[in-house]
Amino acid sequence: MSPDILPRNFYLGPVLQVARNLLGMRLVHYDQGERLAGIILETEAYDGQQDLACHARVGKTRRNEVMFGPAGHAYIYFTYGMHWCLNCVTGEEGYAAAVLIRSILPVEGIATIAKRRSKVERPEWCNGPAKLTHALGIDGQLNGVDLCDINSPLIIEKGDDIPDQWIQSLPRVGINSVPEPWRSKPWRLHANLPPDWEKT
DNA sequence: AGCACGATTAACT
DNA sequence: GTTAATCGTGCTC
Repeated sequence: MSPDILPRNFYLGPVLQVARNLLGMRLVHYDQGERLAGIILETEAYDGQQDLACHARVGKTRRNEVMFGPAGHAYIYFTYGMHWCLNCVTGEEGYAAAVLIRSILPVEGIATIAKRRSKVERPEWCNGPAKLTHALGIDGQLNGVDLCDINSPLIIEKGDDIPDQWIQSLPRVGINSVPEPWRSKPWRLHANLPPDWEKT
């Protein structure tokens, strides 16, 4: 039993609301039997085919088909010839929306994460979408896995609530060629934890 | 078949 | 601030 796994209905709301509620939750990868985990600190919302920054803008393809499926699954894509990025599918089946996980605070499996990210200092271990997937050993083999399944190697558990006061809304990153209004939508959510925030 | 580019990162001037 | 790394994807020919 792992009653802390977020249920599917957590992912059913509007994608921006899910992106907000994911802040403070715990991303967990069971990597060859070891628990690697981090607290989610930054997310971005991508809202369906009309959102010209969303991979679903071109319609359903082999690459993005998971986004068109049921909520609570992982959409993991390959980019720039070398990086993997992790998303959580949201909303009703057939509506292609997802939340990109952009930053986590590592809390479990620190030794393994440190080894994988030894080229950079600790604050930069997991402060980017491709940094955290590399740190946690997440890649395309996990594309489509059910984040709500007790037996899944990749899950998200309930964490601590983060007050609105600690959260900034900012424009999304890396979409400079996308037309307005999509380019400037403040759909990147960043949590600033106080220095004395408890780790576990 | 060929092409331009990407929801990025790390290293370098 | 600038740029190389490195290849799948979607589009054009």
